[in-house]
Amino acid sequence: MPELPEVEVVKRGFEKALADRSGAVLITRFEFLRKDLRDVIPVKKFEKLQGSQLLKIARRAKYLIFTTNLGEFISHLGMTGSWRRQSSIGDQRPHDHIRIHFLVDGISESWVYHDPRRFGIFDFLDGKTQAQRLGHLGPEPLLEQFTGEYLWQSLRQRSSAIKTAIMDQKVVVGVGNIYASEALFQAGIRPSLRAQKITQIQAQKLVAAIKKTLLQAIEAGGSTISDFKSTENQSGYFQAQHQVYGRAGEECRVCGSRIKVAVTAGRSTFWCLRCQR
DNA sequence: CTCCTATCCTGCGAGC
DNA sequence: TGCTCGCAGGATAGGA
Repeated sequence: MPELPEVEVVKRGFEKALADRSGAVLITRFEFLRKDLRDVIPVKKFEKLQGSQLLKIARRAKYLIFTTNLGEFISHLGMTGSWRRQSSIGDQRPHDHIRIHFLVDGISESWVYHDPRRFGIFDFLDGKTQAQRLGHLGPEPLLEQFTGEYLWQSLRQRSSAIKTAIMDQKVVVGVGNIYASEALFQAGIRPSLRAQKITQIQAQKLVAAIKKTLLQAIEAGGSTISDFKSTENQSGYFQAQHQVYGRAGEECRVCGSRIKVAVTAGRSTFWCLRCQR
């Protein structure tokens, strides 16, 4: 479930629960039920953070960044990761891998990381991992620096399909497989168009479409998974608002022709032949 | 450089 | 109903 909008919603949920507090939020303990996610969790390094004070929760690309007075750590949800507040002692499910114990205004609470496929990342953030994990990332799509001019410039040498290009984290972060298709539909651009062939006008339209699509999804995500206790609730906007993603063979909501699907660079791509040129 | 494929892992729905 | 197959929202290494 996690593309940028979902990660942003999770971040806001964490903020609401943990950051907007009058008193201090302390991390009392990390509990690793298993440490082999996509990479092995450096359990030892996390010992240093026990007893630290949580200062800030941020998002960079699809990473959550937790800042404490004793160091930083990151969480990436991969394909199937999610965080929830542990509701009771017995609240444990298969594929719960990490538990963080907090002391919030003197009251203890725990947050649980759940991830069936274990493509997620949980890592201590020092100079080395910072460079490794975050060093190569392109601009945030929702910031002003992500402009049509920037996109056009950075795609001038690219022979790959435009859809593949905007999913490249070096070009722009946070655009995953769903919103790539959705944004291209919004912009009226065929996904298979060679990236270097887009015009400046098209680049501008595409940038606007990416921003709009992501913002809309954040809003919808916020309303459907605001408590984010379970991942099941996320189906709300998922199906309801998509114009093309997952709608192969169905009618285009704009022109009525059949939505196409094809595989590009190993990922399913959805588009409308008539609306996208 | 850039591009494409395979790969990590489990769950689920389609189709038989 | 029960089984198998293919596919799933990410990201990277490695070969071409």
